Formats: sequence, structure tokens, C-alpha cells
Amino acid sequence: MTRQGGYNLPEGVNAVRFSSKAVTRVAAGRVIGLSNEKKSAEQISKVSCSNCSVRALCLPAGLTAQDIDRLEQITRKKTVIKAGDQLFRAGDKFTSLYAIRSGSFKSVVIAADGSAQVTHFALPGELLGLDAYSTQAHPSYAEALENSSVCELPFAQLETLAQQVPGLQKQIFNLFSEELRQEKDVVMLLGKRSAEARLAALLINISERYTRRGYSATEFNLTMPRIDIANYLGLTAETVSRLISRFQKQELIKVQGRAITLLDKPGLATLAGVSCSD
Amino acid sequence: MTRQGGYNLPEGVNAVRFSSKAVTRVAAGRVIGLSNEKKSAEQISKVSCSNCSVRALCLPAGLTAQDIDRLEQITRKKTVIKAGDQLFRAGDKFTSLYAIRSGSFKSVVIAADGSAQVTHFALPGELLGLDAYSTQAHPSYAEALENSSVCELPFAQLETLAQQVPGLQKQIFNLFSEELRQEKDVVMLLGKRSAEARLAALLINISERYTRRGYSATEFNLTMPRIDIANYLGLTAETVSRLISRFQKQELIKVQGRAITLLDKPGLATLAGVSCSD
DNA sequence: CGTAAGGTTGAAAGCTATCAAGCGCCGTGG
DNA sequence: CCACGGCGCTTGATAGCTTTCAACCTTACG
Repeated sequence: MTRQGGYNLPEGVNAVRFSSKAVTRVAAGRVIGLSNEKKSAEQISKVSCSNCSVRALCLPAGLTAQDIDRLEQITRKKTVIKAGDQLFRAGDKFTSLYAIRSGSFKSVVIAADGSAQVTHFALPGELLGLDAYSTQAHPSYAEALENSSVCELPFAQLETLAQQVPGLQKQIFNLFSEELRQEKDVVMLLGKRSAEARLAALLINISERYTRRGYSATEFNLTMPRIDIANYLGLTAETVSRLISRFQKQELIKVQGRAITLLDKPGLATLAGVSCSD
Repeated sequence: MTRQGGYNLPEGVNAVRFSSKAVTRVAAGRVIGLSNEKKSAEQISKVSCSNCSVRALCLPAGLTAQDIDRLEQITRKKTVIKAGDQLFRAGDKFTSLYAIRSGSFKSVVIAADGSAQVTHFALPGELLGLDAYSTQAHPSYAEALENSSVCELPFAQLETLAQQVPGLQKQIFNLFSEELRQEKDVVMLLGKRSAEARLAALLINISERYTRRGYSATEFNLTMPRIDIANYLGLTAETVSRLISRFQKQELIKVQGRAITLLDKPGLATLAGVSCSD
């Protein structure tokens, strides 16, 4: 299941985080524990939101220390989900939400005719599984694009706690709403007619999302293979590859396998037909 | 602002509702009050969920009579939003959710380059505005596609009530989740490469949604103009028109202006690459 | 160092956008 | 009441873009 060949150059590019004052380097590839590969991916350990890099975007945002403590008590941490492993499968009963601590995932829906479609790329600080509440079953499966780590939040307990902690209810609404807003962005992205505009929009979108998480806005890994990008954008892998080459010739981006540098973000934003932060 | 020319044949097709046992006819076109055109669209009157046709899909679903009563007290009903009028504008401060009692709306986002994009079609029983919570501002504007009526739900009060009524919190989560699941359907719809598959998928999608609301699964009005369908699907109006003609020649559908009859839903589903209920 | 999977590049075919013309319905105004 | 004008819709021909098919290259891993 793990990827075997292909391009996969500089591991850990996305791990370069910029705090507000100092520049700190964290080798995420090592942090998530490549050393214990023999252990199960279902391995569970204690949760500590206070030292989590995505706490500002995650459920504890806006909660008091005391409420965070109650949240931690119902949370289970899965240390490692290996690249290619599935966090949950399509049709699985909905029991928990999963908050991404590190790494990235793709959500894939299998259509009735058997064709697979990538519907979402999930980054650190985002929740997986929100769309399963209404039907109590996961409509898609979630597969790790790289070695990742998540927190499991049993929803029944989360719901009860939200009833007692107003700030938590607010934050759940907030994350639901934020994901809806993002889906609207995706619809806009896919609504763009030209392949060029779609890919440019995706690059800007991922850049913005990494920026919010404190990563570099211009240097990051496209952790997903070209074919997943293509599937997600409603294109073919060949078209995506050609576009990436063209963008590189036009000096809009610099590419080395899956590592990408945005050289001209405003230029890309113009192609995408969106505004950007610089 | 109201549409002036063009096709707009049998008004009220969507108003043909089928209850589980008896077939009842309700002329919605008349119900929503074409007689008081002089009055403002902002007109407000009392809310009564108990006689609302979409209560099973709306916020009161699963609540006790007593809790519904508390919900009604914070709800304001806007009797009529005329076709072409906007319920809220892009950038408006988020204060309320809007539940659609009757009619239909389109959500439109204006991109940075000025281009408009239809991101959603909303039908009775659905909520508008959920995506505005996280930013506290509406990312899109909502325009009535026909004369419609909505309930306004001030969110601050709704939030407070949800804290006291567990069933209401559950139902809000439910509606958030349901909308997320639907957006995933949209992404799948747009991810289809061929124009044929996209349009077929849209027809199936709207049919399923009307079915859930008790309307006919095979006969309904496409209340939106071709150009909006095209924009939504990432196509042109000409392509949509050609496809509709082709589907008609293939005896998949029967079309009369905006009134549409699905003659071969399984056939459409095959084209769309999805399963369908019959 | 060989193999397999991911990725890149090229040429031809197919599909959709674009441009253009014409039709039908509706509301308006004479 | 009827003619006019506008808008939405339909249909046709052409150009352009993306897919498809195919070959080849690159990288990681055994």
C-alpha cells in the first residue's frame, strides 16, 4: 500500500514552520516516529493539546485551560497513520472525528460505476469525518498521503461535552462552517473552465492553507501524487504534468518532484482569477 | 431585477406534492402570495412550524412540541422573497440563518476578477448561510430563482437555545453535516469530465432532493435559467442547451421550457456514473 | 543494479467554447 | 387587443483545448 517508486524528494519541507518571532525547524518526518514501524498504526497514547502545533485551529481554540483538560480526557491519539493507510473506510459507521496533528490525507468517494474520485485534501488542524454525522456512516474513505498523526474524538462524548461547554459548541459550529466555506472554494476551483486556472487555484489554495498553519507560503510539498491532483481537478495526470512544466517555464513556480516553490504568487493568482495575500 | 422574457412554462410543477397515502395538490405559486406584490419582500409575520411542509427536514425535526414552541419564538418569517431579489448580499454581516419554506435560491460568489460563479442551488427545507458562521460574513449572495418564502433564524439566539435543547444542537450538527455531504456530491458532479455526465448528475441530484421533500421524483421545474446551470456545471449555456436537446432525442427526458420530466432515470444515472433509487 | 511505479513528453482524436444567427415567449405600450 | 422589443433558448460551424494513446524518463526500493 505504501508508495514504492516515483518522485518524492525533500521530505520535511512542510515541516519548516515559522513562528511569529523566531524561525524554528522541526523534522516532522522524525517526530511522527519512523522508528517504531513494527507497531500498529492503531497505537494509542495520551493527548496533550497544549504542545500541539495546530491547537489554534483545532477544537481547543478559544477554550479555557480547564475546558481543554476535559476535552483531552475524551480524546485518543493515534500516533502514526502510515502513508497509504486508511484512517477509515467508506461505509464505516461514524463514531469519531479525527483531527490531523501532522501529515495530510485525501478523501475519496467511490461512485456507483466503481470510479474513484478525490473530493478533498486535508491538512494539519483540519477535521476529518464531519460529513458523516448526518448519515452516521462515512461517505468517503480517508487515506494518509504521508506518515501522519491524528487525534480521535469520539463524537457522542464530544456532543455531550459541547452541551456543557458553550465555547466548544461554538468551535464545532466554527469548524463545520469553515469546512463548508472551503468546499465552496473547491466548487469555485472546479467551476473554472480552463485546466490552467484550476491548477493555479489549487496551488494558491494550498499555499493559503499552509500559511494559516504557520508554514511557508511559498515553499511546500505537494504530498499527493499527480494522478490524485488530476482526479481532484477533473483533469488527467498528463495535463497536470504539462501544466506544471509550463508554469515552471513561465517562472511561476519551481518544481523538484513533489517539492514546489511559488515564485510568482500574484501571477498564479491572476491565472486562477482569485486575489491573494501578497 | 425580475425576469422579463424567455421560457417559463408551467408554474407550480414543483408544487405537486405526494404524501405517503393520498395525492394532494397545492398551488404553491398562489400560496406564497402573488396577490400582495405591493408589499415589501421584508414583510414579517408569525411562524408556525407545525403547518410547514418541510418541518421534517428543517430544524424542528426530532424536537418535542414544547421545544418547537421555543424555536418558533425566536424565528421570524419573511413571507415573500420575489424572484430575482437577494436574500443577503456577499459581504453582509452574518446574523441569521434562513430556512427555505418554499421556492428556490442560487448562491453566487464573485471572484476577485469580477467573474460570478454559481456555487449552490438551494431547495425547500435547506438552510442558507451556514457557511458564513466562521467568518461572520456571507461569502456569497443568495438570489431567489422564483417567488419564495423563508424563515429567518437569528443565530445568536439559536446558539443559546441549542445550548439548552440537546435535540436542537444535534439537528444543527445534522444540517451542517448534511450540507457538507451534499457539497461532496457537488464536487463529484463537477469532477466528472464530460459535460454529459455533469448534466445527468445534476438532474439526478435535483430529482433525489425533490424526492426527499415529497415532490415528484420525475416531474419538476428547473427553476434556474440555463445560463445558471451552465455556470454551476462549469459549462456554457449552449452546451447545456445542446445536451438537453440530445437527452430529449434519446428519450431520457422530456422538456418544455423549464418543466422537465425524467423518462429514463436509470439511463441518466448510468450516464452520470451514479446509482439511483429506481 | 534491476524493477516497478510515478512522472514527463509527443502526436492525433474528440469534445467543448466561441461566434453567429434565428426562434419563441413575455411584458410593455400604443 | 395587438404589435413591438427584449430576453432566454436553440442550433450551426469553426477554433481551441484537453484527452487519449504511446513511448520514454526518473526515482525509490529490494
